Amino acid sequence: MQEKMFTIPAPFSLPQTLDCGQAFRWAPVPGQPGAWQGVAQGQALTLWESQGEVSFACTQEDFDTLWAPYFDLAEDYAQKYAALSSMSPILAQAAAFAPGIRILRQEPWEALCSFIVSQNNNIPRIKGILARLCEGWGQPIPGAGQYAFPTPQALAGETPETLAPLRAGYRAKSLIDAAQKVAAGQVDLTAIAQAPLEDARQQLQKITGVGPKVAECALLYGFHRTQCFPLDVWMKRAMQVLLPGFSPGDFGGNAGLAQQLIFHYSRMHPELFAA
DNA sequence: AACCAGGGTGATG
DNA sequence: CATCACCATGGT
Repeated sequence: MQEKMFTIPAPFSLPQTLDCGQAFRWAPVPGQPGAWQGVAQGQALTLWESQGEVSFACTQEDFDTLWAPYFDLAEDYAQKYAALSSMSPILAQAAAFAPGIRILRQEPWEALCSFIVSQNNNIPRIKGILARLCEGWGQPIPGAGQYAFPTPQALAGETPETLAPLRAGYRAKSLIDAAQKVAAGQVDLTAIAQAPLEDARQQLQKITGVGPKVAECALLYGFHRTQCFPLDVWMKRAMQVLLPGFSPGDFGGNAGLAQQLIFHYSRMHPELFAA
């Protein structure tokens, strides 16, 4: 593993991007301020930022083929932020509060499972369940002491009883249903990636425990459908209070980023919604 | 100890 | 179509 240094175009912030609620398998490295570690695409990665630069502990090839796409580095986020900020003062405020969020290109299957687990759940516990899922059912990553996200095939034969150690509650049966339907090709993630958005939503919602919100999250974070705009309890409240009169369609291809900015801003300012 | 959590489902008005 | 109890677990 060769350590390389790459300069990432602003705006880009690791804590904002990795801990804003879009991904659940990244954590700060204890005792190393600015450093984060996690697993995606079957690979473990440590990266850190200092003095406006982000460094990746990986080879040039892995950076080019895996991590640059994952962090959506080809996209011009300065332009997206500017476009959203011009739409409303509140949106400009949310953008200024977290100017370094990027929408990660996560794997479809992992994103689907992650947001199945997220239903009626809180983020600390979501992270714990997913960590146990990977440790118990994922492939170990050589030399990293970490585990890849388990494949659909690895979960398709499980039962709620055998998944009990996850402590996922009633969501376990949804994970199993997703694994079985994906493994059998009844839900075709490759086809969904190419399908018209409305068809893609419908396909995903064939899975037990996948409704409009979970499907929207999977499509935004796992399929990079950037016009998706997941509406959870926080977002519904935030739209009412902060952006009355706006609808998701108003944001076009920047809807996903807009949603993440508003979500994060609202979570960090709960006093805005006091009774 | 209660209340709540990045909801979905199935059963009723 | 709108509402509502219920779901399993544990964080705060």
